[in-house]
Amino acid sequence: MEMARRDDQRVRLRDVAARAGVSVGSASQAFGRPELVSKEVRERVLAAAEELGYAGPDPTARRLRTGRAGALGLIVAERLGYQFTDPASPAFLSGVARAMEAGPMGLLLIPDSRFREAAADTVRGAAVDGFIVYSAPRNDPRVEAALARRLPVVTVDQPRNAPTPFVGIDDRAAARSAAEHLRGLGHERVAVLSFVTSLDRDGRMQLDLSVERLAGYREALGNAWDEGLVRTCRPNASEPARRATLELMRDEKPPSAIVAMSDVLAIGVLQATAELGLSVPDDLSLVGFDDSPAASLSSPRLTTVSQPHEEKGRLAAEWLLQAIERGESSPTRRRREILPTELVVRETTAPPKRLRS
Amino acid sequence: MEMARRDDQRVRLRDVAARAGVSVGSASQAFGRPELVSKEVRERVLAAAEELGYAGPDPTARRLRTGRAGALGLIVAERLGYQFTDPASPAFLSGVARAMEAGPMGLLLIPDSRFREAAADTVRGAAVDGFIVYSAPRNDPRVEAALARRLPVVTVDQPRNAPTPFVGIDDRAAARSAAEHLRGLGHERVAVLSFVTSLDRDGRMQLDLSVERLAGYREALGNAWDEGLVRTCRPNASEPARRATLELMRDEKPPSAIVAMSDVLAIGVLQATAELGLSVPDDLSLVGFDDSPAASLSSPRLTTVSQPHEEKGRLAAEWLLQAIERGESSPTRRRREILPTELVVRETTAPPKRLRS
DNA sequence: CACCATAGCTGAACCGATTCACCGCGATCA
DNA sequence: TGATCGCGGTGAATCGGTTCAGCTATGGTG
Repeated sequence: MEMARRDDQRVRLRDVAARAGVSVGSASQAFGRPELVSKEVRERVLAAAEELGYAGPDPTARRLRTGRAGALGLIVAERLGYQFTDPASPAFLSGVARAMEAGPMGLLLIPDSRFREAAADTVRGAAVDGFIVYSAPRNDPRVEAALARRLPVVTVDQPRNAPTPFVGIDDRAAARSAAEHLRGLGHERVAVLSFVTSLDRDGRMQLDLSVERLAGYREALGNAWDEGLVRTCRPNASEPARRATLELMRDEKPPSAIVAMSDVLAIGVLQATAELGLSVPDDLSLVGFDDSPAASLSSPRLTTVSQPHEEKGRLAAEWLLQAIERGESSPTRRRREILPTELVVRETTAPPKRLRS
Repeated sequence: MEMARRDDQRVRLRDVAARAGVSVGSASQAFGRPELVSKEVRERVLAAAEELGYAGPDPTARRLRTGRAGALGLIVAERLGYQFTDPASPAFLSGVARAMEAGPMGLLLIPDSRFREAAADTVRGAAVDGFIVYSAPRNDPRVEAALARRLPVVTVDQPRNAPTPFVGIDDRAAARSAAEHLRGLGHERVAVLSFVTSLDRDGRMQLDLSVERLAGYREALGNAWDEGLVRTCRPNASEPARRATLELMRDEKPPSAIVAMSDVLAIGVLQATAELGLSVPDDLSLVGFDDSPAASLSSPRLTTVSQPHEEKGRLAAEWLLQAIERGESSPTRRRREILPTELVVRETTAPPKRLRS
């Protein structure tokens, strides 16, 4: 017997309508606006759907007609594979999700890719009503693609010069507060663990965030600033920080304190000091950045700069949702919100040895 | 002068075609299959698009016609707000992302919601080519909704009885290995920190995973098992575990060891012991579950059961992608893959005091 | 020079819904 | 009883593309 290989013919609304003996129009109403049809028709339609195994109107078709995609696009910084190594992202995501709980919207993650143009294609082809750009480098083609879509866009953290509403923190001031704390304790040789701050062809920095924080550290450190004590860690993970610290501390004139651009990096520092048998904060003071969960779990507990990751997400999503609601066709209003940060002093900072009797 | 308030009329392909002086057909080809049109037409079309500010074919329309949504739906266990408190999720997500890097697909996150039916609606309305169900409770309406869509579905971890391909671990055996380790060290009073294992109306457990692990602990503990030493922590976070531990250790006959269903819970135990001035593992042994990054960062470093979160994600996404590729219209093949786990012994386990001289 | 293959373009059908102008009909009212 | 009202239902237009059968030059071949 020959297999009936035919394509199983997906059930469409018109099939359901036929079976129920009503027009497609009525069938559509039965699903989408039940109050517009009589109870009897509604039941007949639903019954017919049941019998035919019809799971409801096709989302794609519905969307074409109604003009709403029912999803937000989230352009995240790194390739997704690495994205969630930094605990800041989950917190941010939480905030976004919280703002979206109200309606039945989905969240479309758009990670970076090895092939940046391919990632930009994903953006061009994404069925969404708007984008959140989360901490993307200045020249990310995905951002351009998102802008070109003429949909509402909200930028978070980076790039700072995006022609869209913006949510972020004052990275420079936040970094300054970290370094000032160390200066205040009397440290005069302070090393810096930085993210990448690569240059594009025009010689401009691509990662505003790193640049800003670096500037903040420098401003606060004043004459304690030493270019030779700056180390770039790549990627943002504990291992590179560990290695950098090992190197720094084996120098003949090691720093008495380290400021790190993330808690993840700071954890790496702690690993290194443990290996070297150094005591924190007795032999070395340390300030992180982010106040991630790990910061209060480490021992000693990390002194760090706390920033409102979740609030960022909540605000960005809220703005975007509003813009969509209002039917804005492109990024228009240029709202800007700089959220507060706070230095959280825990157990990894103390005056340098020589100042203690 | 009256404002030209008209709706700014989005540019459509036909406008571009008109401007370029070609048919819509050709214009479409110029974007989608450039090799089919002459170089000249292609350039004219692209130029016209540029002038009109046309960002490319509307994704929704394209999809309706082509029948591919270009996205995977990921049904995640908790409300997104809480999802990422457990580091297992990021790792899983990494795996999914890695498998998806090949093509230009998006990942649509479908979190749970306060209102379960609303969440199910999101599933019904999601423009995706298939679903990954990640650790959902047995009676989650979102899962039913996903199944009803007649799209390929792959289940991870839970529900174990889903009529779809399945990726998971042997939770029972994994739990057993943790408890056996403690038994082997000589512990005879072992407390258990569990997830929720609520019952539905029929009295069946909803969370296979917790049930399985619980069973595994019990099997291995044998006569060291004491129902009175089982504590349910809700949610899966360090705080409930901390409280439970405080309570357990203040009992007149405290346990000499604790097994926890997650590292997050285990961290809570460490916090409690620190407060109480107890030493781990001298006063109390502890085994976690997951081998999350925190496990090797805590001090003392956590003994725990390691499981391949990332591999789970990779495999699930790979299978799903294949099914979509093959154009399967519903969950058919019943592949099942049980991935290996491993007990990682670090610093939180030792023989109980009385056995040491 | 007749014939045919080929490249490149056109136009219409189609994807699967939603929406809305219009209509029939029984109930209500003066 | 004739005019009016409104409920409930119909069917066609529409959303914005993709695809493909068929047509038209164009160039090559014997």
